Amino acid sequence: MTQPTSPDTASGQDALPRQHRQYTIGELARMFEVTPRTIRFYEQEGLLAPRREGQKRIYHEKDRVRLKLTLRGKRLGFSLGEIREVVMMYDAMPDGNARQLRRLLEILADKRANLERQLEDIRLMRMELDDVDHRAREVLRGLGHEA
Amino acid sequence: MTQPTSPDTASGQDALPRQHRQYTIGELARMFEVTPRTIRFYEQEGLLAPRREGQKRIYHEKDRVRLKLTLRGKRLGFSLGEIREVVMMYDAMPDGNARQLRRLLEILADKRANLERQLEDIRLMRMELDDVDHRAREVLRGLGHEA
DNA sequence: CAAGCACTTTACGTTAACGTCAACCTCGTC
DNA sequence: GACGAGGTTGACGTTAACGTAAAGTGCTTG
Repeated sequence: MTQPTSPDTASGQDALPRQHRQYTIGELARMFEVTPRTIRFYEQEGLLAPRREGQKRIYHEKDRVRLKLTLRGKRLGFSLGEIREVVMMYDAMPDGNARQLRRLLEILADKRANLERQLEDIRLMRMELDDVDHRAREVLRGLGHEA
Repeated sequence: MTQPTSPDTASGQDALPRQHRQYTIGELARMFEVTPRTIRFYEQEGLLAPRREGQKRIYHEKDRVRLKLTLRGKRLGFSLGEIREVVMMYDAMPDGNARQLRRLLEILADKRANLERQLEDIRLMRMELDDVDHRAREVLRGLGHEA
């Protein structure tokens, strides 16, 4: 029974301080319903940087959050490259120079514009779906009455 | 000056009844800022079925709308296959049997669920962006005051 | 009539984002 | 000490969604 542990509630068996909770790659994978391969790939792409214990990768809260953000970005159609842009600049922020920061702000504005367009797209798409739905139901009603 | 013609307002030079307006592949391409190759590809994938005049493809309103819906679907992260599912079933609706119609309703519900999750994702993503934005601005302010 | 432009088909190339082995370590445990 | 359940690194395969180049058709314009 390899059922996915909710990525937000899960904290092991005993109530750990959650800040110090550690995860193996398999645990994370189950939590988010992705494969370990995917997680390793994200690391290779510079989106994650787990610590090592010997060979094994050890993930902490920060890594979990990053993965969560990454997957959310993906669901919204961002490429891993785009996601990395934001995530990495975010980390480099504290000691970032002004040029980098302004560049970050640009990127953010860009993403936001993207989101706004998606909102509108969703609105329109919903209407289309409603429309098709209505028609389909009517045709179904028609079928019911005949023959 | 190959500037994109707005895909919604454009109706040629003289006010055509718009319902009978015809388009070449290049016109459509410019309207939606895609390449002809893309449009041909969509046809090959069963998303468009323009009439032919000799060799050349002739597109009408219906085709334009389909393309519009297709691109919107894409911006929302749907695959061409998913888009085709809905679009083709929509066309097959009038004489569709009950089983097909119920299947269509399922698919629609599915897509809608997808959209709802995206809405939530957008909400969350917005907050993240706002957060990063704030921090970046603060760091910038800091830089301004020193040195 | 040659040139240019927009269109056509065919076919191979490319990129992103993983999947899928294979071959290997390293535990706890029976 | 064999074994199974996890983990590891290559390395090659795959799919979607086009890009790109080659070679040809058809109009109309200098």
